[in-house]
Amino acid sequence: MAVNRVTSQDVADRAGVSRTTVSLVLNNVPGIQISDTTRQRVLQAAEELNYVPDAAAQALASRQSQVIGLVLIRTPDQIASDIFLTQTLDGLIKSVHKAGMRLLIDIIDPEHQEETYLHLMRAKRIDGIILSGPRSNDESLNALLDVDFPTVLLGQLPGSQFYSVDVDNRAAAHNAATHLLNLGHRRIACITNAPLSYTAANDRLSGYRQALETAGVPFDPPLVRFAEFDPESGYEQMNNLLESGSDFSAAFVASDLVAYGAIAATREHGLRIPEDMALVGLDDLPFSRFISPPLTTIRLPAIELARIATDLLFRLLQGEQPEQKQIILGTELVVRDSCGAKLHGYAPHQ
Amino acid sequence: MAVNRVTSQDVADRAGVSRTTVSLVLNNVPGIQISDTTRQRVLQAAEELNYVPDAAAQALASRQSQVIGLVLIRTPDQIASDIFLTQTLDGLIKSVHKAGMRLLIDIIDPEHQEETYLHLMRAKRIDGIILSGPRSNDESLNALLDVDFPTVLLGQLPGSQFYSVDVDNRAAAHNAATHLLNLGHRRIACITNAPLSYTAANDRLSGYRQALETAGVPFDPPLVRFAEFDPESGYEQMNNLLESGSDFSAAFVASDLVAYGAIAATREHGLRIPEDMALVGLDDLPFSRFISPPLTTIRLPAIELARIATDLLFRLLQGEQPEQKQIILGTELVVRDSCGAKLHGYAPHQ
DNA sequence: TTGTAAGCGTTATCAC
DNA sequence: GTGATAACGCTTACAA
Repeated sequence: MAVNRVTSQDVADRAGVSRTTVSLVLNNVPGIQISDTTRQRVLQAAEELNYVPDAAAQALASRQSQVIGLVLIRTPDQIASDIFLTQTLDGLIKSVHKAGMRLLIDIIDPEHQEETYLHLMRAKRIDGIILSGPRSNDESLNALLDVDFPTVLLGQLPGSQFYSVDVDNRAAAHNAATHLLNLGHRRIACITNAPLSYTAANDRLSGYRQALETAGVPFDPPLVRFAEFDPESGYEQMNNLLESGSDFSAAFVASDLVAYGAIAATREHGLRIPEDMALVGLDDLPFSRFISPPLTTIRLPAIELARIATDLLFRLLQGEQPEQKQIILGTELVVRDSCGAKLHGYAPHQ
Repeated sequence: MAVNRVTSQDVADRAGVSRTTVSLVLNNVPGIQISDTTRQRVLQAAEELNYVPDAAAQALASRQSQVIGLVLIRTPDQIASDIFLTQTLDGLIKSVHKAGMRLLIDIIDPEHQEETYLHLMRAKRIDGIILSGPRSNDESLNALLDVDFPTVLLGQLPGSQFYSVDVDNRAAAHNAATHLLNLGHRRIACITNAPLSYTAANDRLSGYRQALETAGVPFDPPLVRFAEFDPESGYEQMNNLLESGSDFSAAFVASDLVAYGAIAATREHGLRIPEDMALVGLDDLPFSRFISPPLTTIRLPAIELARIATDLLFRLLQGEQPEQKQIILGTELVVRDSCGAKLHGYAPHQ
């Protein structure tokens, strides 16, 4: 592999200066005076030689890898259909690039190898970490806190000292349920997005309960089912619900993906949405307005979430210590056709 | 940040040996003789100190970063709803981990900064690259070839010397169209997944044409429309088709995602699928069996694709030069309800 | 304003 | 079998 091994020495030689000067110029070190002519000479030499500093050498000397780690804690099955991830990724990479950094991505199974991200840190492979889907039973997390490693959680860990960015799950669910209540529904089923050990799932369920309470509608446990992220589980739980003999006229499904499955189940039971049952989801995935019927749901600001998380991380990397440790983003009800509110045609520009 | 800065020297001290020995033991250097007792001592010392080698130092000295780059060439809009990506990611990370390596991910806009991945290579930040969505007008690619940088394309670049792994797009489309032809359809519209400058789109269109030809059905250009990856474009193109006055009883939509939009358009025109129009997609996204109607489509082996690509890359990294440069994976027709072939109920285990 | 020289924490090449 | 010692290519005091 005949790589053109251009080093800073080569640049220095060509520009007729020392390596130091090259480094100073190229890194644009502030508070240093370099004559404009040498600066130009160096820049030009680097340009001509197509010089790119060796990342490893740079990292070793500067103690900064210029890489941030995105660690996703999920089971493999969850990944494959996780669109929320692609949206996050999009936002993340843009911000990271803007800061001249790179993104290392890692997926770790919650069951095993929780240590993985500590390894990344200890090897100094990453300067900071964005952790998505943190679990409270993850002991390794403390190690991050102990050494004060720049960390931002995507999601929440109630009571922890971590910086975190999340969506207001409780309000989102409250909003969804309230929409159904406002339409006159009183028997409203709920299918969670995940088991309650996930804070997001728990919060969504309690948002739903709160909404019922506020409206003076009694909470009826048999009307609640627990899905597990994917449409399949939504399909099963809705079937289960329909076959349980419980009586309900609407359902709040705490994840669009799960809702897709639930809708399929409903259809198979010969029920029409929204005529026979109103349904509202949560996420507003890019396809949710194309399915049948176009899904009324709660929009989560995925890209903004990612942007804010990276911005926060960069501040940490620069040594700042922002006051606010937890950032909670608002959500928004998107009314489409699955509750019967808006039956007249599909709105492509919504 | 009080990081426990454990170096190999510390391990050496504790084990009462030299750094060299530590390196030899920890890296399990083959063909070297080390007494079992010292080996144990070193291992134990490392364990006790929680020693993790510094990635930068290791990379600098060994000239290997142990990181492979996944570079996605797409526009930002394409990313957000790209489920195929999540599936790929899943497969990729598993393989990469198995090899004890890491994954650096990068998205680059085809319009700009095509040089980005060269930068990664020149900075020696990555040992090899998996390039998804290569474009033939990308000059930078040659630089990879020139220096013989370990590269595997996810997708194809006809006539190039790159190693590549792809799905048999032509056969997939041929298969889809043939299914419709077998059901008796003769006027079959086609909405591509993307503009024809994308080889995949081009291949899919020509698979469709071929199928028609084989069946003795004339190819009718007005029946073809070009979408751009997302449901939105599918919606528009199907509208366009329906309003063009062209006569057709079936449609082959070369991407499930695009098909979702096309179905929405059809629905709005008061047409039922499959009763009024048969439709077959291509991709078999995880939701395609939950939408209404469950979509007949062609399954693409996303995870296997990723697995094979990484395996191939690892062979390149080890200096092998596999004979076969282009690997093409087969696809499979998945019959569901959108062509009317199987109207009796939904099959969750399909 | 620029150059000298000492790290950074490994791996790799030799001797012993 | 094991240990000095020299790279690896850069940053950064400290001098000049």
